[in-house]
Amino acid sequence: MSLVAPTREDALAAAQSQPIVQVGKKWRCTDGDESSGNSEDDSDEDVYRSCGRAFARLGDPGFVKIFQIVEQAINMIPEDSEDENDRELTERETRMAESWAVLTKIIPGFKALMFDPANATRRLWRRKLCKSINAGVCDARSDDTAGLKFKILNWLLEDITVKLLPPIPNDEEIKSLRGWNHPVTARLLTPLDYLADDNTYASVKAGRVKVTAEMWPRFLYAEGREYKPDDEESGLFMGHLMIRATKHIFMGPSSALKGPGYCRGTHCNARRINMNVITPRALAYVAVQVRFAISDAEKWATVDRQFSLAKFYWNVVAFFDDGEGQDVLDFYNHELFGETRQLQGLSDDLSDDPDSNRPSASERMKAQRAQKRARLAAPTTPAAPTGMAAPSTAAPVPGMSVA
DNA sequence: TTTACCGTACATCAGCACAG
DNA sequence: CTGTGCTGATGTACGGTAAA
Repeated sequence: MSLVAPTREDALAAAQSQPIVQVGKKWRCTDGDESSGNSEDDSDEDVYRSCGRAFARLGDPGFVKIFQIVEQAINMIPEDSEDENDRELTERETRMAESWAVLTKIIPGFKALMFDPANATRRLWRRKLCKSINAGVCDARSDDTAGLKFKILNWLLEDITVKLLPPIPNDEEIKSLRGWNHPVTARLLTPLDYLADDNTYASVKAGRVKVTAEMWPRFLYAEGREYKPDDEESGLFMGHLMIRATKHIFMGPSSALKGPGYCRGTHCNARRINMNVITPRALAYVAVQVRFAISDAEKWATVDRQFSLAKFYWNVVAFFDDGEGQDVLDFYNHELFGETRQLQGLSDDLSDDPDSNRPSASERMKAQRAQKRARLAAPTTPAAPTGMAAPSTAAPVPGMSVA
């Protein structure tokens, strides 16, 4: 393992030819020697911790432990097997297999290392290594949570010149003014098919109304979008909070309110993790971060009241299964990377063929998509969705950019 | 022991002044 | 006008600490 020059050009050039990860302020080039496992364990831990940071944003923010992902991969997918889909995987196993695919892309040589027969019995060693990755996952998630915690208050309203009423102080540590306790955040949390009024908020707080991850919250949708039972898809993921938070996390906090492609400096997260296109999991990560940030939950937890962040995450990921939602990804790619982005990196479709047990949100969406296709296939084309900036299937919607 | 949070160190860039 | 160097701003990684 050797150091390479830390300049942007060198790093990017190196990235074209060989795997490279940034460890702290240093750039490390992994040349395969790491698999020998005979050198500095501490620096290896740093490498894995750093990779864990990338994995939080691209793979899984900690809903499944790395060790489980690795053990499943080792136990279920023989290294030399061409056919990895011999037996049907459960939904959970499928997601873990996808996570494994992301992990092996982020950490060059990781797959070979794990499948090396010499390491087959080193379970404790694997556990330690996975712990390092896990630590990185927690670091990144925690950093993003902390970063969004106050910044997001400035973007709650689509029009940032309008004052938030009642105000939430920018230095208010306690989040009790958010969530269902504030009309603006409560409205953003309210499922689209629920009336966003005080009555609903009170009912949710009292537990009379359950808001679960099967319901798409309003913040996912473009402002002003109204509920249509037969079309929950148009305008989905076009919410201003989603767009701003995605930019905040991947292009840096100063990019949140800027136009497409803006990135101050060269060391934004997207570049650090070599991300050139948005992925469904990256978008799902943003969604759970936003959900947590506007809730009144003080500590990161996978469940807030009846709302499971984990389930929400996987529902968002499932939305993009089978290559669906490409128009949404195109839109975000344009917002993040502008016109000059390069199509490379971790953009590969990591979703396997999903089978039966889809969450209900996804099932609804699929049914609606089928209906929509049927309508489009009909001889007379119906009118386009009214008003809202529902992206067409043809092209991104540059005009959707927030000011 | 694990996790979340916070403060600090470090890398990088943009803007500016200045010399040639 | 162009190149160079300095400085402040920005953003992330990481170590330390407290709490669960």
